[in-house]
Formats: sequence, structure tokens, C-alpha cells
Amino acid sequence: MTKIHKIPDVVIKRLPIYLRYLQQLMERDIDTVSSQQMGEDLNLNPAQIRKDLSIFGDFGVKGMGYRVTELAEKLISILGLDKQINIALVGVGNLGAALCQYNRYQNTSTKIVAIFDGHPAKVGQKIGNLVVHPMEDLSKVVKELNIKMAIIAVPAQAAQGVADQLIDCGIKVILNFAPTLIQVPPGIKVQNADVTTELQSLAYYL
Amino acid sequence: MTKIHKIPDVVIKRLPIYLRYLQQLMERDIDTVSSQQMGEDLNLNPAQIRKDLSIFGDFGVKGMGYRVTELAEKLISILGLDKQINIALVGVGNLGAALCQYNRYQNTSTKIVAIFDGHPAKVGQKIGNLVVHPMEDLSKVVKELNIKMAIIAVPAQAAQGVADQLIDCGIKVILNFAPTLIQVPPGIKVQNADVTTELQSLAYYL
DNA sequence: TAGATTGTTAATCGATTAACAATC
DNA sequence: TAGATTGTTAATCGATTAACAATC
Repeated sequence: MTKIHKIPDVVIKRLPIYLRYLQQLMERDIDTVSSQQMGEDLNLNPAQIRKDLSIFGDFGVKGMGYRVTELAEKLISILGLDKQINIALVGVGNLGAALCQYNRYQNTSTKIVAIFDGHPAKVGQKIGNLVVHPMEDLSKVVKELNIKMAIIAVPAQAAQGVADQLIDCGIKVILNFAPTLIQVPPGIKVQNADVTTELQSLAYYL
Repeated sequence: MTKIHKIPDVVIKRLPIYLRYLQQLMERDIDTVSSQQMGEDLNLNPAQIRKDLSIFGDFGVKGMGYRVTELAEKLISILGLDKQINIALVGVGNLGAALCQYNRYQNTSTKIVAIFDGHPAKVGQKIGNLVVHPMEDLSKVVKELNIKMAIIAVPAQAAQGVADQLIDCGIKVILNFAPTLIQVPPGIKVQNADVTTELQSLAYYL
């Protein structure tokens, strides 16, 4: 039996950074890159980059570095970005609506495919090419559109309730923009992206 | 001479979480809280909370815990949130405009007080109670309004140029929503908040 | 006083980095 | 082959956690 190493979150967070960098190299028709060069450009230690990548396989060529296109493909496959990932957005206030529009024009495999709001006045409105659903439709739409991930962009006091509903529908991964901590059972991954909290911690550095 | 410990970023990021929690307790008229209780509610180790807080002073009372209001005030003071922090927002696309509106209704000391855009068509437009300035006014407005912090919400290819201009104006702290790494000289603090990258790393957990 | 809880030390855990044999 | 660079081990660094004397 192979020993499964738990891969640290901090490594996973670096993978999209590597990927984006490699895609920039591809645009400049650069074929190979060394960990040394990557480290300089990304402000990271080359040994760390090699170690991160070696967790997933031997992607490099000794004496030569990494083949850019090949490594990018590997990272896309590791992250699971080789097929579209359907996302539900809950809460179409200023921030939610903007995230929806923003995502629409991004050429990325993580796609918002359905939007929801608990406020009856919002239901039926169009944001980009999507119509706002009522919360009652959540379970049905999540199943129909094979939605795997959710973004919470509702006010703080509504966030926990929304999270509970999402989890009930089988959602396992949540990006939370609400300025509050949400409690979830084991096996559910929540990433907080609260702007107010970020600004407050940045205030310290002034 | 007192030895100055470099306080880890990871500790600074937890302080606003503690603060928000204490403010919730205040709303519920709770006077004191133990690190044990805080740890349960915030999913953190109590020893870690005590250690974090003890870096800044002896805020607790043995046998009793922490006085909620007092600790909240201390954290506000440590973070520098006891006076308004003026922020410049650069880039009023969907996301920038939403951040501006969102910030407007947040009751927090970090305030967006001026907005800028490099696109002539945007200049003069009103977002909430603010008028979009041209980039040429950046230096002047930053001085006039005593702006200390900036939010970048421009497309990736414009981000580095904007960052350079901000740094030229004396800005030391930047929250970057553009999906690209920006290179800055030592002494400048950049926090990345790119939604696409966050979604891509979350994809891994599916 | 007895019970509770802090602040802090020491132990543990985990992540980063340096160093280098393997090898393209 | 000589030079370059990987993958990986060992050393280092730093953060988390357990344990407990101090003390309210």
C-alpha cells in the first residue's frame, strides 16, 4: 500500500500561481524554465518550487529544467481544471453581481453557472446571461447543472444559513465573502475572502 | 534596549478575526471570555490565542479570562483602527465599483475616499458619493486626502504600472485584486486577493 | 480557600531552505 | 565530456500545541 501524504494547503495555494506564470511564459513562446528562474520571477525559493512539484511527480528534466507546456498541463490536471467546474453564486448584491460579471469574462474553467438570492425582489433579475433563482430552487438547480462549488456573497447574518443549505445540497467547497466565520462539518472546505478583514489586517502595516 | 520580535503575518491575520468575534460578544452583552471559549467558537487552539495576545501585552485576568470590551479596544489600537484609514481605489470596473459601494455601507475605519481609473470614459462618473478621478490626479489627491492604503482592481496587464504609480505617491500598503503578481521594493506590503486564483486552488479539493 | 484560567516554557510538529548525488 | 539542474535528504527555521507554575 502506498503511503498517502496529506498535501499541505500552502502547497495547493501555490499551484495556481505556478500555472499562471507558466501560461505567461507560453504566451512568450518560452519552452523550458528552471526552478531558479521561476524562483526569481515569483519571489520564491527554487528548492521550494522543486519540492512542491516533486510531490506530484517527476516533471523536470535534469540539467534542463521544466518543459513549460507539459508542466502547465500537469498542473491543470492536478488542480482538476481540465474540465469545467460549475459554481453556484448565492447573493447578488453589489459584490455578488460584480463577481458574476467578472467571472463571465474570465477565460477559466471555474464558471458561475447559476445565481441565487433570498430576497424576492432580486429573483428573476438578469445579471449578464444568468437569471437570479430563488433559494427554494437551490437543490434542484445544483443537481441539474452538476454544480460542485459555491460562492457565498450574502450579508454576515445570512451566511451560516446559506452555508447549511449548500452543504445539504451536497456542495463540498465554498468560497465565503461574507464577513463572518461559518461552521461546517468535517470534509467541507471553506476559504474565506472577506475584504473587510483583509483591510483590517493590512492596517497593521501602516 | 528591548528586543523587537518580528510579529508573524499569520498572527496579524488572526487579530481582525478576534476583534470581530469580540464585537459579536459585545452585542450579546457578554463581559468576559476565556481563551477556551474563544477557541471553541473560532476553531482555534486556546494556547494559540493566548500566545497571540500575549505578544502585545497582558490583556487577560488569571482565573477569569479576557474582558471583552477592553480586549476589543486593545486590538483596535494594535491594528491602528482607532482612527479612519483613507484608501484609494484604482480601477472602477465591475469589481472595483462593487468594492466601493460595499465599503460605503460597512461600518469600519478602513474607508475608500477616492477612486481612480485610467480609462477616460470612466473619469467623472459617480460611484456612490465619489467621482472617478483620472490617474494624473493620483499624487495630488493622495496628498490632499492623506491616503495611506490602496486597492488595485484593474486588469492584470495594468496592475504593475498602477502599483508603481501608487508607490511613487508614497503608498506603502496595497490590496491587489488583479490576477497577477506585482513586484514591489522592500518595505511595501502587498496582499493578493485574486478571485480566480482562489477558485483554482479550491478546485483541487473537489 | 478552591477552582479557573492566564502567560510562558518546553515539546512537538510542519514547512522552508541548503546541499549534493544523480543524471540529462 | 562539462555544465546545468533536477529530485531528495538533512538541517534549519518557525509556528502550533501541551503542560504547568503563577495568581486572580
